[in-house]
Formats: sequence, C-alpha cells, structure tokens
Amino acid sequence: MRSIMKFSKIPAVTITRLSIYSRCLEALAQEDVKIIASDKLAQKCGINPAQIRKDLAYFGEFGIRGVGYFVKELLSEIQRILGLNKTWKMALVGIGNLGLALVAHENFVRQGYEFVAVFDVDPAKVGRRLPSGQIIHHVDDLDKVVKEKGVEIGVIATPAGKAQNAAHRFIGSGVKAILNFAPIQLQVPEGMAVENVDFTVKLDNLAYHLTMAEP
Amino acid sequence: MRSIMKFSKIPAVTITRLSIYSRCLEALAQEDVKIIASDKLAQKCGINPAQIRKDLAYFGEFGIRGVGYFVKELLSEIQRILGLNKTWKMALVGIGNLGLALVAHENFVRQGYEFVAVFDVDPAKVGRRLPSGQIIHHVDDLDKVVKEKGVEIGVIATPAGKAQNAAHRFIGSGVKAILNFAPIQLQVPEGMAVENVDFTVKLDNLAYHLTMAEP
DNA sequence: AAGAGGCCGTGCAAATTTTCACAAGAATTA
DNA sequence: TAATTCTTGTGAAAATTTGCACGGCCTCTT
Repeated sequence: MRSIMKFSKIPAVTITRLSIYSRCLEALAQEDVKIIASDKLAQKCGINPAQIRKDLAYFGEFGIRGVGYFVKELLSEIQRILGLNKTWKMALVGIGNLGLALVAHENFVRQGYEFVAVFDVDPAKVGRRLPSGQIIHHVDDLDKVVKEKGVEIGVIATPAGKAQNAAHRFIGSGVKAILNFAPIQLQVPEGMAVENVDFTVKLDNLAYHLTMAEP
Repeated sequence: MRSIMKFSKIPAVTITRLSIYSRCLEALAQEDVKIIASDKLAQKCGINPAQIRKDLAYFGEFGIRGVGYFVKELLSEIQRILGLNKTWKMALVGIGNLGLALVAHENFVRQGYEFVAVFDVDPAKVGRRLPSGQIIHHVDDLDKVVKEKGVEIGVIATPAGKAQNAAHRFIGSGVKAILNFAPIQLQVPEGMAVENVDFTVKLDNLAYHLTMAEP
C-alpha cells in the first residue's frame, strides 16, 4: 500500500484536511461518539461531505455503507497515514517569546511531537536550562547536536533576518523538514519540506475581508 | 474602484499571495532595490511570475512594460488593497505562554496591528498589567471593553476547550473577524471571517512528507 | 528616428480541485 | 425474504486555479 501511495500524487490540501479531520475526530472520541457519518463530520469541519469521502478514498476504504465511520478506528487510520504512529523529534532555533511559548506548548507532546534540542545565538542564553528541561545550545553546535539527538524536524522562531541562516544550518545537518515562523520565504534545495506559519499573513486576510465587507 | 471590487470574487489564495509579495517587497525596499521584474520577484517568493501579474491584475495595472514594478510603489499599493493603510485594533483572549508571546511580538505593530485589550478567566491574572502595558480584563467584561475600545479583530489563544466560548463572546460583541490559534474548527455565523493558525496541522504535513519520502 | 530587447497585461488552454449524483452495500423492518 | 432506509465509494461534470505564449508598450542604442 505505502509503495503504491508513494508514487500517486496526493494534493497537499488533502493532507491538511486529514489533519483537520483528526482534530474533529479527537473531539468526537472525547465526547464518546462511536460512529459518525461523513455528513455530520463535514458539518463539524465546515467541509463538503463528498470531499471527506474523496480525501479518504486516496488511502483506502474506511467506512461502512449505510452506517458511517467508527470514530476511533478512522482517527487511528488517519494518524497512521499522516505518520503519527511515532514520536517526531524537533529542534528549535530562536529562544525569544515565541520560541519559549512553543517549547512550553503542551499540544505538541500530545500529538506526538517533541523538542529534543533548542538553540540560540545569545551568549546570555546559551548554557541555561529551560523550565521544560532542555539546555540552550549555541547555534554553532547545531550540526553536532542535531545529529547526536536524531532531530527530524527543524523549527525556526528567530527574527526574519536570522531565519535563512538557521535554515542553512538545518539543511547542512541533514534535516529534511522545517517549520518556519519567520515572515520570510526560505530558500531551500529540492526535496526539503518547508511549512510556513505566518500570523501576519492571516491577519492581512482578515484586514482585507473587513475592508471589503464595509458598507 | 472599491465598489467594483466588492462584487467581483477574488480568490482567497490571491489575497494570501499578495501578503507574501508584500513581505518580499519590504525586504527588497530594505535592500534599497528600486525596481523589480515579476520574474525576479517570483523567484524570491517561489511563485510563477504569470501568477504574480495575474494576481495584481485583479486590482489594476501597477507595472511598466519593459521595465518592471517600482518596489516602494507596488508595496504601498498592495498594502492599500489589503487595507493596511490604517491601524487595526485587536483583542486577545487567553494569556498563556502563547498569548504573552503574541502580545510581545513586535512584528504586529510594525505591520499595523495593535492589541488594545487582553482577557483571561484566571482570577489570579485579571487586574494585572502586562509588560506591554495592557491590563488583563476578565472575559466577562469582553463585550463592554471591546465596544469601548473599538476592537475590530478578535484573537483566540485559549485552550481548545475554551475557544468556542471566546468566539461566542466576540461574535456577541460585534467583532467580525477572528484569528484562532486553538486547534478546533470554530462555529460562527455567516459573514464572520475566521482564520486558523494551527501549528500541529503544519507539523502533520511535515510528518506526512517525511513518512512518504522514506526509502 | 528606427530598430532591438525587455517585460507587463491578458486571452486561452491545461491542470487541478471541488461538487454532484447515483450504484452498491449494510442494517432494519415487515 | 423482500422491501425500505441509510450512507459509503466513485465516475463524471462543474468550477476553480494555474501556466503558457504573445501582443503591446517602454527604454535604450545606434
């Protein structure tokens, strides 16, 4: 199955939606809902029901006709598809306000993501230990520490000016995926996966909406 | 012009890209670049040059054939389109690690966004003043304070369980746009704009990529 | 002043993504 | 067992989005 999937192209939006479905299913499981139909799930997610069924169809058949989907089962299938049946090791560069908040964020751990190393350039910070336990390393040691700890995902929470440099270090140390909070477009080689989290882009969307919606 | 635009449908992705162009243009202005061609800008943004020209074409003609775009001029036009020629007033609910980081984040101010009020439910927090100056109000006073201060955008940084409640309060007080950091799909009435910032969705994309790219 | 080279704006085709609509399978009832 | 009622999985159509390719305008050179 995996080997087939690997060559068929699945839209990025589908993966994003799978992730959203999993959030909804988690909530449903919490409420002790056993079975759900695509219509109901769609309503919860604000998505067309056919879309849900089609997204799932890329990966197999998980429902029962006339019945729906078993919540727990579907959740677990989606998590398997996304690759969440393991703990992913992350490293963070940039221990500012945002960086600290990220490390302290408990959602990550619940979802199977863990910060195993943190870095900064500020000599005043290097060597200190965070409340969550990690010792702050200097960015110059990134390559060494990343390899030692087997980091798989790099997280960049530096100011914009330092972000590309951080990216280069991650690239050099063999990390293949980067989550970037800096408001710039990182230049990375083919095959690297980069996801940007840019609050101000989202705010700009809202500002545009408000501006257009005005009377 | 505005009144024409209001009825023609512009794709949400276009707005998002405009926002990205503006980040790139800001960087170029910083480097004192005066003029840029769509090809160069496209390269910087990782986007097709025709796409850029087409996105801009929704709103007018901003370039000079045979020459390119004046960086500062185009930047200012895009900012005008997005509605950034004013300061937007935001309110934050949820003064946890993430909330604190957001309030302290200097990028917002630079981009024309300002937190004019902050809220929490924790009695231990209510009444205290943040380093950035805002006094923490109780969420029960949200309606009153939001109306007093003329808040236009609500930001939710609560745990998932409290997010829908926060949204209801914003809706009730007449706020028409919400930036949601909680990992749930908010239920809101027609006409409200909601943008979600969900780190773990982005991480799931990376996890999927890494899983699929494996040998 | 004419010619050459560069780049924007845009019609049109291609590709992608979403949505519809229905056959097929599962449970429930008579 | 047959009829009824659900809801999935999926082809095919519709809608949207992207990318090409070229006419037209601008500047610079000769």
